[in-house]
Amino acid sequence: MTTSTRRGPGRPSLTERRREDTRTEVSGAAARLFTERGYDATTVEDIAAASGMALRTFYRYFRAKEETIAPLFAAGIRDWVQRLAEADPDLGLVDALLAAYRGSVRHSRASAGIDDGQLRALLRMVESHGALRAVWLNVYRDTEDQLRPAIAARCGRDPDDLDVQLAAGTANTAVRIAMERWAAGEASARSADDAVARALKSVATGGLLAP
Amino acid sequence: MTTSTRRGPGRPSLTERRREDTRTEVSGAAARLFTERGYDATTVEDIAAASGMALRTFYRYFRAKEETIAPLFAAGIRDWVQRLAEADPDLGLVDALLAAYRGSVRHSRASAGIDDGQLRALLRMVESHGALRAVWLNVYRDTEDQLRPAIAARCGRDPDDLDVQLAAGTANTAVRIAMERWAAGEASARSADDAVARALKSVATGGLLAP
DNA sequence: TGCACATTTGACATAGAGTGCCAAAAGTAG
DNA sequence: CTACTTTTGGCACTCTATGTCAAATGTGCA
Repeated sequence: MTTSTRRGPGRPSLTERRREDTRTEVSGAAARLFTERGYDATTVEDIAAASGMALRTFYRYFRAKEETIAPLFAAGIRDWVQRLAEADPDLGLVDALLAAYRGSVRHSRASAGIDDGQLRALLRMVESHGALRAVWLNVYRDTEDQLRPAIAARCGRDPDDLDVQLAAGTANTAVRIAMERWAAGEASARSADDAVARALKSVATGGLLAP
Repeated sequence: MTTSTRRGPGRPSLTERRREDTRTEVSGAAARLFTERGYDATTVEDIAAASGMALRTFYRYFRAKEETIAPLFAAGIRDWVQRLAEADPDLGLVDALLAAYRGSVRHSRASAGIDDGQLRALLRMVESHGALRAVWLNVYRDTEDQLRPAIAARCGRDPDDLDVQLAAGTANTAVRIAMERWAAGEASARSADDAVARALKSVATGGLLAP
């Protein structure tokens, strides 16, 4: 099955990239339908039709209706984690987290084909729809596990170390909360970066929990 | 509809308490079935039958199949939050969180009719079943919001303050991670208290994130 | 006790979610 | 063009979840 196209070592194969593209397209279509006519009023058949595929095929790309929006939520975050791994090793953990985040936001969200306005609209739906909220939380829970190896490497610790896990959890939570506040706030709010930066700095000192 | 029975000001009415009891019973039956024959192999009809009620009645107590286990997860946590509100105001935030947690664990889990072994078994199922994991995360996300007023009052801040929200989020995350580690670890692990205490103390100083 | 009332429960019908199965279609290698 | 693999679509089916309405149950009051 190996194509003659040259591909880097970690680079995904052609078919895998096609698959990702399809997922991204379906995500966009689903998000549009959800925000236009509501989550419940949108059936999986609608999404499949809007994506030009049969119902059965839809379920070969997504396990469930809610999961269509997961790639939209995950887009920026995945990139964040990857950039953290590649960040300057001399940087402190918080600075590295922050630098990685700043670098990722613009680049990655654009490539996922979703703008800030749409993301906000989606995040506001999340509040009221249990299934969507679950996806949102799940994406962050997954991120937590992905952050661990990166943090462990940077601090010279084991990924299973409690402190590593907690650092991943708290940094992750800070970002999530910043995003939730950004989504809930008025349109006047600046890009999410600022909120994330403030939140990360706060948890780094223990914030209100500090002795 | 008011009964002649005297009831305290905040005390729930008789029918409300009956309702809670029923929910607890159904939760227990569901948890038993899930761990015995697996989550997917258990239909809602099975749960309803085991609880001695019709299918339609089940859905008047729980919105969805997964939610049957939410009360089991929430039992200890709710009590934790309440005890925090009642804790000695002179205590530091972390100490108060800790004291409240210690006080709640034994008392509350017993009243929910679930022991540590069952809770562990359930938590291990959570790893592999998206729907259950969603419930687990949701319970903690709810806790986050419930913690906020209590923390705000203790620190003399607004519940919408970013630092309050972050403190709630990080403390909450610490507890969740401690519980997850406790569930994943060997049976030899001591009660969850120790794990929670260590985790809370770590995040209070910023842990690995500390500058 | 018995009657009028509200609330709870159960049975039925139905739409939508999600999956197994197999055949048609499309892409690939030779 | 042919043989082969992968992807897609159609069909049937189970289960989840909800609206509707009637029967059962409980409650207040005479």
